[in-house]
Amino acid sequence: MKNTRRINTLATLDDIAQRVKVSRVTVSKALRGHPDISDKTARMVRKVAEEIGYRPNIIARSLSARRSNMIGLVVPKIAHFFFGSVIEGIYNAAFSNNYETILTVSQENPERERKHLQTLVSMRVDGIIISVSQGTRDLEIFHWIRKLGVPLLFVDRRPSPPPEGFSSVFVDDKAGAFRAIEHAISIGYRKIACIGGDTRINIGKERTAGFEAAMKAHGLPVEKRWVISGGFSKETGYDAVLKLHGERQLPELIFAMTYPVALGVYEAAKELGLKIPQDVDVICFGDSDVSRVISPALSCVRQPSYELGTKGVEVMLNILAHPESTQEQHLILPADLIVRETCTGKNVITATGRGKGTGQ
Amino acid sequence: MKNTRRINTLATLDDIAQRVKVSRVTVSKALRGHPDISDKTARMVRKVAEEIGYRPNIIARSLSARRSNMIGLVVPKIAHFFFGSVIEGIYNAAFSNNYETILTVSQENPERERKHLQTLVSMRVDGIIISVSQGTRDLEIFHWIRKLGVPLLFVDRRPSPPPEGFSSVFVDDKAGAFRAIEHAISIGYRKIACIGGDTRINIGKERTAGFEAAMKAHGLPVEKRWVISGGFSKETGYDAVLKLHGERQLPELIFAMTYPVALGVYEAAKELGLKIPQDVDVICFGDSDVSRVISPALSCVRQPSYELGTKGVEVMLNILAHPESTQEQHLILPADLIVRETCTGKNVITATGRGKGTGQ
DNA sequence: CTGAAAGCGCTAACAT
DNA sequence: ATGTTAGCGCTTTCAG
Repeated sequence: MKNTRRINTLATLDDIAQRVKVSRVTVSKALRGHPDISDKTARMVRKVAEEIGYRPNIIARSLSARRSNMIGLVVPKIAHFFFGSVIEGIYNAAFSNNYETILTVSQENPERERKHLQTLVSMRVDGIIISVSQGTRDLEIFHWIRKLGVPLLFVDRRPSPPPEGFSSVFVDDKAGAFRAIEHAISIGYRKIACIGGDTRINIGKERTAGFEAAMKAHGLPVEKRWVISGGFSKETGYDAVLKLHGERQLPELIFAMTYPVALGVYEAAKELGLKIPQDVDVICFGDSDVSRVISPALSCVRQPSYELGTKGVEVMLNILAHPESTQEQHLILPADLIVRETCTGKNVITATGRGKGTGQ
Repeated sequence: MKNTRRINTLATLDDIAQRVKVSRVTVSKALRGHPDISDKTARMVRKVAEEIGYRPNIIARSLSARRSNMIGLVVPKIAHFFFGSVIEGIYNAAFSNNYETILTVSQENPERERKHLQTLVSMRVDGIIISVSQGTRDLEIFHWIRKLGVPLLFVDRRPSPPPEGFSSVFVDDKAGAFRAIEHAISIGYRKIACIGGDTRINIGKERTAGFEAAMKAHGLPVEKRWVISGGFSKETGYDAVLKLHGERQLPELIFAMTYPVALGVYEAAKELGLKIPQDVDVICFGDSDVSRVISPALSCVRQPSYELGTKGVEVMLNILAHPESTQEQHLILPADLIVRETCTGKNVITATGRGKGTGQ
């Protein structure tokens, strides 16, 4: 007998074994529904387990079984509709597949992101799903993880160019941006700015590329002063509008790289007394639960955020099920355009000779 | 020598021990900065550990040390500004105290909440922080947890009446609600509705109590038809407005139990073509990052959500530091009133004889 | 200062 | 069908 100086009241297999007068192994098997065990013993074991409130020690189980049934997650932000939704998706999908999700938040801080990745490895999670911070440049940690053989999957954000050997799930950023801008152009916008988004992160790069492609496709110049890269958060949008306004260089329409960037635009506009959409109009990549309620209701490219999460887990489970395969998998989800009260062409003055386009 | 059929490339203490030609124990001590070990050996060990990319196996460490340095967290929702912020607070405070946070989300589902609590116990987290779902009634699981001796702390939401033996951190809901309603009355509102919130959860009970106390304190009747309890989410607000409108019973002001409830009110109003604040005005308990941007900008009782998280961890660490003490600790944080564009008294018609109050 | 021994609670392999 | 043996990788005595 071990287990004399117990630290807490949590029952162990031995406690049950003693009572039922079988071995620890029998109990373990019985509890997991192993076919070896007779119905009678199994029932007895389950009954006693229930009685004494037995809960398996997952720590011990993980150590012994060399798998933790945990999926590690690293996201840049959490108080943020998009990530909240992705996390929810991951969370639910993992849960219904008997996986626990270990959430970590980098706060857009690459250093902290690295530490989290190390911690997740330390915890021996079975796989890692990550959406990188906007400042992630150093890819060494990813190479290390690949060398260790820990499955890692990028959702939405990944470094550009991405480290090799990892699968990913993201939306068709370029096509989404293209559609939005093309729509804007079709209803008369000409002076369009593209704000936010570092091009060393895929989403910044692709969305900007989509913007530029649409402009070029319609013979419009891409003005340097109207392509203001930067972060993905509110501050970026806010600062950009202040800058453009100060320089008296306001475009007709701002294409915001993310929903928070658009929020920043709204805030700056409110502060400066600029009317949306009359003085400056906005459309953004990414939806939110309040887009319909803010005024004017924000038009956007809607990302299937929840699906991004569930699909991510799906791909991860797939990888986990085929440990030998080294094949990368890349899932690209489409993004819809949702036009609400911004970017409807109403602020575009036909007198300037630009005229309203054909609409939808 | 053990460790022959290694499953992955993750280095262990033995790997380092072999190379440095010391024992596993020495390596373990060296890595943790135990004073036993000589500088020379320690340096050598650290060097090799670094070289081969050693990461401690936290699972094994937890099992052996009988503590996991993990704090379990259960929240009802995640794509929600308030909880996002609380989680961020908990997360950061835990992180800087060397604790990992294990997040679980009940989705306002008591059954799922129960499972999560069991899982967290199974994972042998050192402590649990929970904000209960709106439907949590069965307190048996809490009794079980208390019996096990696992420290558990309520943040914000807890059952009412609460199970005994647990500490908590929450805001002064009653006083906050009281202030909001008193302010509203002072600037002329009389017909005030109180929407959302089950009274079997503390926040619903206290906020409603604050509302009623303020009404009574100013000699106003609490109309049954204007106290619509229910959930804490958008749907509750939406449905309530539809109902009141259908019955032609719109009050002058709606006191929304939570920020999502207020959002629901906005959505319903938009759909019904009701103007806020002219047709019906709103104030709510709980702020959000978009309250200033929605139109009209929403006035509210601001909860210190981030602090709720950090204080929660503080209290938890305190409990963890004194395992013998069975003393409950209850921390109550104050809530501010923030008046923006709603609930400013502008829609209150003085002709009805009610007149504008003295303001602040 | 260093290491041998024991064990955390569980599972997998191999008897019986 | 049940039990025995041998770890998982680490930490904690406790003896050198």
